Amino acid sequence: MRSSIVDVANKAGVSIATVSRVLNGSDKVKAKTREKVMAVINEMKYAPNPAARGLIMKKTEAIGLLLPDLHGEFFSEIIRGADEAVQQHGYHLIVSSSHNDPKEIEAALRFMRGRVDAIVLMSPQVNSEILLENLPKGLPIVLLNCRTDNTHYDTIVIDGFGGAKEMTNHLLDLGHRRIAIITGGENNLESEERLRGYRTAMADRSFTPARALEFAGNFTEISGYEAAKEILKLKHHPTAIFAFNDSMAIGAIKALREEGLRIPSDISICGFDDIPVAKYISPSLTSVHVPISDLGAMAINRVFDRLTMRSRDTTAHVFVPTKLCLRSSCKKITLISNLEKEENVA
Amino acid sequence: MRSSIVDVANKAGVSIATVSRVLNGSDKVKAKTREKVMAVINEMKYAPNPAARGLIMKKTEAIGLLLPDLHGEFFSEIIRGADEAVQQHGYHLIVSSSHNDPKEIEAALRFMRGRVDAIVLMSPQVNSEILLENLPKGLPIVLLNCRTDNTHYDTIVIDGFGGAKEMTNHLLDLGHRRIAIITGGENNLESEERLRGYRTAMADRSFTPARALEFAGNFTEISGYEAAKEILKLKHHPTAIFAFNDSMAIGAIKALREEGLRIPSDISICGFDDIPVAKYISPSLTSVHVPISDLGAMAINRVFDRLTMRSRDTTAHVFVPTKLCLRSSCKKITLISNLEKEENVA
DNA sequence: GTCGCAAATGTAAACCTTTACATCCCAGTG
DNA sequence: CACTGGGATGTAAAGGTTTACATTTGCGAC
Repeated sequence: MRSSIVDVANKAGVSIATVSRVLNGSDKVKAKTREKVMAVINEMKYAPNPAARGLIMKKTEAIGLLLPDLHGEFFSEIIRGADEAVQQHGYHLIVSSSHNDPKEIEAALRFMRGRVDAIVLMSPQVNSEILLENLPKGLPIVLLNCRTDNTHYDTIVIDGFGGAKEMTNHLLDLGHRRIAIITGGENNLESEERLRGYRTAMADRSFTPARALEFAGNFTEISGYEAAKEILKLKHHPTAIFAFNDSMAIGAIKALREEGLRIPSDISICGFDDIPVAKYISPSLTSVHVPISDLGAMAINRVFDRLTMRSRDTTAHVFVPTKLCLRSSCKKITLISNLEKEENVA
Repeated sequence: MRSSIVDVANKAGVSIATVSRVLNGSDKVKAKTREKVMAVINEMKYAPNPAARGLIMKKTEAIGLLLPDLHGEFFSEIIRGADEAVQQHGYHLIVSSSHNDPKEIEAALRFMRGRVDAIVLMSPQVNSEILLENLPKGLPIVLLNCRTDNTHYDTIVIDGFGGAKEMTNHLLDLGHRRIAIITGGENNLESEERLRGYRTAMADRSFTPARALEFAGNFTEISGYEAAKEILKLKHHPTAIFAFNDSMAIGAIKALREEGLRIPSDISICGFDDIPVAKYISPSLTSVHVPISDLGAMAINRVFDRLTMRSRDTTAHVFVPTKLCLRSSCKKITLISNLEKEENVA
């Protein structure tokens, strides 16, 4: 049986109020009394019950982080950034994954209600209406890459559109015209934004992006691998593949290699996110840099801004820019390849 | 102001006890009453306050997971496995990282006390005495890859010794004699076990492992990269490099490539852990397979065994076997190279 | 119509804190 | 000496739930 504040008070010969005051620092307690109480606390190894404290203080010192998935380095980096930020405030993280399942999101949110002081939610797939219904009221909430025009919550969104557009332009600059893409699947905000960026870049240069060159993945290595195998079944291979994240690019590279293609001499490939491993694989992967761990940290810091009332009533909507990160997986191609342009447009 | 059980009771025209009974299923409540109460609950979106519940039930439905670090896919997989297992029981995860710092471990453990029903602790670096002092009493605790002979806690330990020995033997079988290793640093249980395995395998075949071929890393890509650069400064290059985890192997590969070496024709390399990305990089990485996510799941399941009293008083000490996973980053070498054997021994 | 019994429901204590308010004590003042 | 005021400490309520125990209800049997 764990000892309670009453035991400490008895043993120290004071009231529980005094013990509480000693515990919470501040209040005026005579130095001598304080020492006596502290001695007993240390002796008994007493630690206040967080549930009781939470009950009356309505404060848990924990922050909920709900992610769509836990596969791969992307989410791992988000967690790492969030954990570091949270530790600086003496807080802790309750992590959960939703697998993009509304039921699981609801369950996690229900669980977190009352257990956390704020929630950071990343849910690029499930649409906002379902989300908004289940979001606990009265808690600071930061939406990470969520599909919503609701300005009632703080939001942080990666500029997937701009990043993909920039990458596509880069590929076009290198002379590529037949550019296959591997998307993250339908209904996924991140994927859709990147798709929009790709199509816009193509259209801006008067190339009609061919639907036949758009392949669906789901952001996992294996899906990139499989998509690449499909791509290679095309009669005319594309000269470049733009995978909508690095994991899929890595999977695709494996598939390409298995078919005997050399990268980038036979085919160029690039990814998105710039996960840490991207610069280490070979060829090092050209990607769109996203400050992944910063994203986690930003969300947490935003939460603390709220918590400390520094920004009580203003919601912030941060748009995180990306940066093209050129490495060695893409190569400039010759005019001969450019002749394929017409086919693509057709 | 969040609604409480009292509000529900009033609105439904019943007592709080009845509401509580409806909430907790079981007890005998007339079907009609139950429906009425449920209707109000749904209407008000009422959810019980976990602090109050935890206070009286002494149960939090959360499990603490304290890891040494959050960098890289290894820990990410541990979390994923743990999260999946925990979700199956309707529980949730409180994740924290210690950076192998006793102060941080203590802080995290203090935080978790009263907030979790059990703790899974991975701490290959900090020695057990410090740990044991801070471990909350009366809570099921599973030690993951911790250095301890204390049989009072459940433990799960990867067979780093066996895995490294097997890998070393494999390299020897391929004809390698000058085998450089990249360790995970001093004082790290995982690294030490793998080192022991390597040395034992060498000694068993009557090769004296040369200290000059042992390079220190810290399990990160960059440290593998740097270690490999050092290795290449050797007058006689080793014919194989055994990195003590895959991240370092990946870093090392980059360094080797930068120096113009081809893998595996010029030099063989292998890792340890078999993180998901290992099979996708090129050349696909020969590694020692560790069921990483299973490790997380095993720890959690063990915790639940404890929690459900199924194994109240017996501690379990699980030794997780590893499995050699051969891919294309290592190659058989010719007898010519074998002539180097003497040098190595010397 | 009354009684008895079981099922359904209600009451209140307990869990452990924090904190507003009450009390006590003592020094300083008139 | 009586009184004031303020610092130190104590008392008790509140926070939201679960549950042992108490009470009510409903119904069949006599």
